[in-house]
Amino acid sequence: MSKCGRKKYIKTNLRQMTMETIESQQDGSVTDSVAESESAHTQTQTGQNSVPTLAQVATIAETDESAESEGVIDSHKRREILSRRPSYRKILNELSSDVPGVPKIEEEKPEEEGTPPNIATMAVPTSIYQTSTGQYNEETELAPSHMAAATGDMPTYQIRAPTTALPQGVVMAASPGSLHSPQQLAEEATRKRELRLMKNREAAKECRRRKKEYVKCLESRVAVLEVQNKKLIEELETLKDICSPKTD
DNA sequence: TACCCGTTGCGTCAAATAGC
DNA sequence: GCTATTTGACGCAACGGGTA
Repeated sequence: MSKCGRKKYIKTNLRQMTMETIESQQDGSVTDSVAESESAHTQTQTGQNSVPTLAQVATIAETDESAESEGVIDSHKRREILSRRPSYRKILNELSSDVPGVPKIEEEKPEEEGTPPNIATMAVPTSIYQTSTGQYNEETELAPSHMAAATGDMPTYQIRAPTTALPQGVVMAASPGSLHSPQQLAEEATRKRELRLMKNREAAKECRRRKKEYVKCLESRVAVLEVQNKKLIEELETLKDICSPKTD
């Protein structure tokens, strides 16, 4: 695996591993799933977006191995097993409803709503830069939310949409009825493509931001749980000492 | 100093999902 | 059913740290 591929592999599986952990926690079962999931994830690198169960993973792994050896990929079969994972926002919000103290990822709000009075805008300046395709992007502005995680003091961030819906140079497309020549049609297609690329560019940025926030949230939750775990262990030791007096 | 390696972020495509 | 949105995957560039 290339270094780039390995990095992506790790990133890709982070959420999947976390989801399995969350699921197992919600089931009330304590699983030592790290080794299992690691091996499972290694085998589920099929490029599909999924949260398969371990049993499914095993099936997939078998399928993949046999498929590789035979050179046949039964994509339909795999798609029956694999389904797309819910979005980061959804996962985090579900997590927050189950676990108090886990901040929700804020929904994107229209500009006119403005900044809530008790939210100080973070010093992330709005900047416009030109992309490789010659288009202009406007950096989003982040503002830390006051609803920090109750347990981890981790700030959440609200995303604010750029002040302009369309960047400079992007002209709204004319109605199809007003187009005449093939050249105009081509221009229209180009405009549509550029608009689509621009939207997707922004969406990708937003998606990455949510992903980072999601990872941060998980990390803070890990820290909190580690502290809780440590405290419980200490408490257990104390109780042990009390209940079993020394015999010397 | 040049080179290598790992990390990070970006733009884009494609596919899945959400929403109407 | 169609369109918009979301996100995994890929390739690329930039950057920093380590090393010969």
